[in-house]
Amino acid sequence: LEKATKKVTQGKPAQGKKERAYHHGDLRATLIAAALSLIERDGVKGFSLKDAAVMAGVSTAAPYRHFADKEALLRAIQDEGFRQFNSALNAAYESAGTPSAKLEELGVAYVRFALEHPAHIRVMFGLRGTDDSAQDSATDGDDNASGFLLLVAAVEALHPDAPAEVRHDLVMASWSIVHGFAMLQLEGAFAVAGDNGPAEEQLRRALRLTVVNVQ
Amino acid sequence: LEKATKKVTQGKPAQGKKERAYHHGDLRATLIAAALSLIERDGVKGFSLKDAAVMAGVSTAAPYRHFADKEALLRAIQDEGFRQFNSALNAAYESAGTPSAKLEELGVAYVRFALEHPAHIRVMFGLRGTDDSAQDSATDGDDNASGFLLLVAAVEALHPDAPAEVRHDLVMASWSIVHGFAMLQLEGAFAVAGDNGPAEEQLRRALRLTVVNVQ
DNA sequence: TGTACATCAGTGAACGCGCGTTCACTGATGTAC
DNA sequence: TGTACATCAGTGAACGCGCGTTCACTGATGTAC
Repeated sequence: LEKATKKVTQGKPAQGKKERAYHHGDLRATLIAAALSLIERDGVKGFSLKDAAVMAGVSTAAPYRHFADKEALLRAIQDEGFRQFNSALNAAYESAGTPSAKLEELGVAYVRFALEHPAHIRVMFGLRGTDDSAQDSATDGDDNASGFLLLVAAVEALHPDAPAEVRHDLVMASWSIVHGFAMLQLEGAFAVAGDNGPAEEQLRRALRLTVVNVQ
Repeated sequence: LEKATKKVTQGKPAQGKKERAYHHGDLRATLIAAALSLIERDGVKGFSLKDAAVMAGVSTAAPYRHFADKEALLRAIQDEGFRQFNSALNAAYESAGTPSAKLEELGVAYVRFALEHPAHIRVMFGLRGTDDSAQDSATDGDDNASGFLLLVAAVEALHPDAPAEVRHDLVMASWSIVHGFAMLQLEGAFAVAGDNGPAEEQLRRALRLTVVNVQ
């Protein structure tokens, strides 16, 4: 009977913890999801691999069948984060018609991703300051820069006749404003400013007021 | 002889570690300094009280004569940070003549503080997401909001006839751009954009291009 | 179609380590007389 | 001015705990015959 139950539930990922088969099915993804929710609560340095294992319903040694060590899990989260992030920025860029709309939608997508994936963002930006600067710059070449290039392209399309330095300044300003907005929103810092409607609408007004309609 | 040496050096804080007296003189400040340099390297969650004690040249139990626990040290750093931060913003606000200069100098002071005191910033903004939301909001009332009020005042002076919502949007945009600029600079994220001169000049141009000369 | 076997994803117990914190102590300081 | 004593900032050793990681193992899966 016990074996029958196990066989029935075999192969179905993301099932209830009690009916889980001996072979989990998709422990790798489940561990990443658990880690993300723990990082959201405790931060990148504050979460523990053991807690992630417990949350996934497996023993504390199980993660080592899928990740060489804790760092490897974090790198997997970072990679997944950049992939999703760049895909979101790409979609935003493509979806918009005019250059100014492209710039605005890029900004909105940037902030939306950060607010919807706070743990991913923390890992993506938090891993930079530490250890592997070699591996980081390697990833930069592929993944990380591509969002930046879309921003450069949008600004270039919006101000084709502006001097290169001005365009560069506008790129920096745009990146800064969306990054700052996202971080302050995540930290709850804007509470001091009182509630002024949905975050996305505030952001759109701020972007139009500054970088989108500049000059 | 040994005792004589100790008596000679007694009472002089911040002296060489070898000649330190039995009573340190200013262990509290020394511990804070040590903690700051460790936090700069390892992050708020990554630094250890024991390492700070060793770096200060005392036993691992010594810090408990000055701080109830690790949290208390972090709160002291946070308080010191907000005091210095607000004083820098105040000086910037007072030093500038015109409203637009006030806005620009506020932004420059914000970023300069962040770049010069990265560990303070990490503690000031990193402690928000965690535990004591009560104590945080208490501090918000006194310290934290005062910098924000200067920003509100500068924007109000710059656009006295603008609708309140537009002013609010400009406040959010200004705060976001300086915060984002500071964070991205600290993370080294701007490396992907190539070197474009001193950070402060870049920031000034970005500010003038967007929030200072808006409309 | 059924069975032996290699493979592989799990288990559970243990390790070593670093960290926050405590405790009984001791040396130095300042003060009352 | 010199001395006894309370106070207080340090010491050094130890505690308990949680964490990353390892290891010998075992149950499940899929495949060759």
